[in-house]
Amino acid sequence: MSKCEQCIIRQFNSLKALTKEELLRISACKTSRIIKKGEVIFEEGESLNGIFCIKDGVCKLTKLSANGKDQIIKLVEKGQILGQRSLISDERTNLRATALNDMELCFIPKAEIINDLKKNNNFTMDILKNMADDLREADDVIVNMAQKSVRQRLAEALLDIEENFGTNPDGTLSVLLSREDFASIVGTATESVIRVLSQFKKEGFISTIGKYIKIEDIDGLRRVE
Amino acid sequence: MSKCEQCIIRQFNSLKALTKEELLRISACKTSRIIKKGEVIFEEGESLNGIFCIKDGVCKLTKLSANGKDQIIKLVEKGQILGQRSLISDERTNLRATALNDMELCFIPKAEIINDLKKNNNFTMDILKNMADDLREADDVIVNMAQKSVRQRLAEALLDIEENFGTNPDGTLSVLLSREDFASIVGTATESVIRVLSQFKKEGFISTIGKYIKIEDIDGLRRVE
DNA sequence: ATTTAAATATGATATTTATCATGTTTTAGT
DNA sequence: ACTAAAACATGATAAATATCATATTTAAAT
Repeated sequence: MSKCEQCIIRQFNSLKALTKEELLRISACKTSRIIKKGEVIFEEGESLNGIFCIKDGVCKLTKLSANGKDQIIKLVEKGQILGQRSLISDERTNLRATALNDMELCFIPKAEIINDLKKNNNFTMDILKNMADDLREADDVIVNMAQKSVRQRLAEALLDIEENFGTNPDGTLSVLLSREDFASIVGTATESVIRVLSQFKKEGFISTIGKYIKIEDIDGLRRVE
Repeated sequence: MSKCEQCIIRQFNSLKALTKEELLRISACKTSRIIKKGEVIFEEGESLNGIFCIKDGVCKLTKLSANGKDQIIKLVEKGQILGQRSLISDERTNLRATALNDMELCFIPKAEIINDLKKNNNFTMDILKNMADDLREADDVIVNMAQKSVRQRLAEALLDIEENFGTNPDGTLSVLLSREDFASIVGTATESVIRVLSQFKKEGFISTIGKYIKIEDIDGLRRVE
């Protein structure tokens, strides 16, 4: 089992604020998990009792709507932490996490890290800062959902994914999503996504290589009305 | 000027976690403001440099969309705190706050309270808990915006307002919102709100007394599809 | 390699919602 | 009390999006 104090991943999340002693303690009790693409990491309504540090891979956080459709709230990748809210209150998660590709996760039990939250102010402040950022992002999503067209939302989703998750060597978006996933991000029907993507292709904004999408005209996508 | 340590309002927010000494210090440097209905408390993009404790009244937090329309992200009432995020990072607010009725606010400069955030863990944890709750609520709003019809969203908005802000003695919703405000909560055109409210009236879900709305059939509204 | 299932694609149509036009009512200011 | 402005209301129509039907392509499993 690898050691937290030597793990480079923690530099990308709040665990960087922990001291060497704290890391050693956590390292001793953490467990590692391999998750295959498509597998569920945790279900909506589950008690997490700890946090997951994503060592590798990307997952989607979804919430089931009353109409039976999943809504993707956020994509989370390598370096980030899942389940921070379980540290703060005893409530259950309000989201389901599903792997979008093969993943490697470390699980740190709540009991081991909750004291750090109470004693290490740097750690707490970093968690707080992350939550504040998440909240700001959520506000933006609400406005977009409420005020923008499907076409605009899909254009922005493509731009966001390129910006936040990068591209493969051939320029295609490195996170592979199905049309249904896109529909679940944008909040529309799968057919609508397919139609708009076809339009974007005709308009020269994107191209496709197999299932992969490549952005060909960033400014064009940005100007989509 | 009234004293924080004697103010009952703080029991409803994170300031309840402060010690007597901390409260005395804050009391000495806080300033009080009266805001008239319709006035802006702070603008999107402003540096707050402190937090507002709402002593009386209700305000709306809005974000301007690219299409020029305001989106109401949240309604905030007596007892709650505005601008918590300004304590955490130096970034500017992403929202505008506008009074929905006459308000009384206390402003506490960031410089005075930032140390409490670093030293008083109860205070920090309470802020953290509030943010976690806000985030959970934001997730719900995203799903509703993405997956539900205008009719459903408006029904839920009415139910939420009754639940969170209560009613006047005659049973009407105590927070008075214009049709435009409702449109800005639901994310639709003002005319659509007017039409749906008329339908709700015909269906016996609501009645109106002047500009005030009274919910007549909670279960009916809950069942709206 | 072949079969089967899943994902993608497209057309036809229905439904929802926005927009524009116009009229009425309410509110605010003098 | 009177006038102007704002808010509310409703109809007609256009635009956006969902739904249903049905191919076609791609991926997965034996």
